[in-house]
Amino acid sequence: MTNHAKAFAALGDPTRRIVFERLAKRPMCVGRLANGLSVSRPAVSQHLKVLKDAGLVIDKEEGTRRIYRIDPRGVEAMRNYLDRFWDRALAAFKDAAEAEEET
Amino acid sequence: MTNHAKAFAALGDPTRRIVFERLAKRPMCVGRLANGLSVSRPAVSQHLKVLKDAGLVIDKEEGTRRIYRIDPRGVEAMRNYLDRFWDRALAAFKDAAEAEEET
DNA sequence: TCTAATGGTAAGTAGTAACTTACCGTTAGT
DNA sequence: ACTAACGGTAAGTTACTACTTACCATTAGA
Repeated sequence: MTNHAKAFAALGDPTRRIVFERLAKRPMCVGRLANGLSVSRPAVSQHLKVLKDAGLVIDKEEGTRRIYRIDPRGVEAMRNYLDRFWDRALAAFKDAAEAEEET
Repeated sequence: MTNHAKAFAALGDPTRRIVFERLAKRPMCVGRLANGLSVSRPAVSQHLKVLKDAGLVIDKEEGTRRIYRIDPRGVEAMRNYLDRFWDRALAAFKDAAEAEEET
């Protein structure tokens, strides 16, 4: 499984997207992340593992706390992936338009 | 469920991503899409429905055929969503770096 | 009008994924 | 050293989703 494949699957889950968006606002430890979410702390840990494996977040130990933050490189990789298809899609649209004219 | 939420969930599935990537190369009818894929034609139809509902593809009837193509607007919407978090993540990184210096 | 081609939908199944509670290891402070 | 805080992991359950076959509606051509 390539990395951006994992990334799309990771952001496909609503709860995980909320975690991701909260981390986008500010880096946070797991307990604080779990507060305000409707799921348990272990669930958050599991989601963080998936996000980390997808290259979307990184973590840093600080005493007993573990601070998670977004990894911009993961986000950029997804952006680049989408860019490829955006370009292709635009080209296809252009071809279709030209074919239409030839009719 | 917002639209980009559906989009991420849609591209999270490997088979659906293959369908999406094949459509990126060229617009195609359902039967041709199903050829060369390891899943049945009805499965492809179901995937196309999900992709369409997510705003990632559009279809056009041509006789008995139904031609699917990528919708660049859907791709652009995802790109924009990611851009927001990319900016935020970079800002957070900058803040963290500055806080590090103050230590 | 009959037939073949195309593809969407219904119903059922099997595998996976998201969640829970319970448990354990590690670090900080007293 | 003992205790509390923090968080990762294991085990089990439930819900969902991707897939299959079977069926049906629509269109094109003979």
